[in-house]
Amino acid sequence: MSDRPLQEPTLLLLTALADEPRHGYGLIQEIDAISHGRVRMRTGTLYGALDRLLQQGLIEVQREEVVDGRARKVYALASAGRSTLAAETARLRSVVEEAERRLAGRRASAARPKGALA
Amino acid sequence: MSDRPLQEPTLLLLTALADEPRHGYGLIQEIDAISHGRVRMRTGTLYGALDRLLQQGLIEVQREEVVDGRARKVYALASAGRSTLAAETARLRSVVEEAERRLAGRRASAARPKGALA
DNA sequence: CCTATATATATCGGCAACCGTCATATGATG
DNA sequence: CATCATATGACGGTTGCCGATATATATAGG
Repeated sequence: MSDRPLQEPTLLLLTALADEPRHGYGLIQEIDAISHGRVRMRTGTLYGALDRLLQQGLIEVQREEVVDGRARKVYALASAGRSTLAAETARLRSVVEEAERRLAGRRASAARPKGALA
Repeated sequence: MSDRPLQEPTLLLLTALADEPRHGYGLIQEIDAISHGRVRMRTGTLYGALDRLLQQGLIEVQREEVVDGRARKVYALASAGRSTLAAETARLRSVVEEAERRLAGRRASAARPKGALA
């Protein structure tokens, strides 16, 4: 039950499952597409993350099938995964926007310390 | 020289330095403000990350000062840190937007696999 | 026939980042 | 004198990520 923020590979996994269920290898390809080729997820990361996410109840095995003699497990985003993804997305968005504001030179939302100096 | 994506605490650190230089303890407070109280950065995370970021040349020690008998080191965002933050921000923004699109039910940008099925 | 490539799942060991805790020190407040 | 806020720092444990490796089938090429 770690409340720790999702790391990027995990975030991409949930995102890749957000539109439709996919199997492991398909997730690798989808993440490649989402990230415009910048993230090539390794199987070591993938199956470790899938196990973890299954255990946390964020995803579930929708079905198992055999296509062209090759076995597949098809994973789907569970409702807990959907709300977690939504929450993480909102949180990340606010961090990203704050960073952009500061990079643009504008001082924003974050309160300045009370005993502030010159 | 790790090309690995920044994790959130690190991203928050750079963001907190993006408007003006700050000392360690001030960074903890600023991150608390940026995250609306949701992230209480621990000193163990802070000083480890500061050492790492210094070594990577993303931040630098601007000056050391003594205020009310307490020693401070004031850290500033280096230019490499500024461009790294900009790049990470842009990348994260695109992931966040893709996740939002999918959560909203619209299929988007990511290409569907060539040999796609029904 | 053999080999390489694409598809597909899975395990193992190592590393780096993060976190909780403890230690240290000063100044202000009660 | 104790406690809290300020302030820096070290240490050890946990965990997520990654590279490498193993297994297996289908297809294409030499």
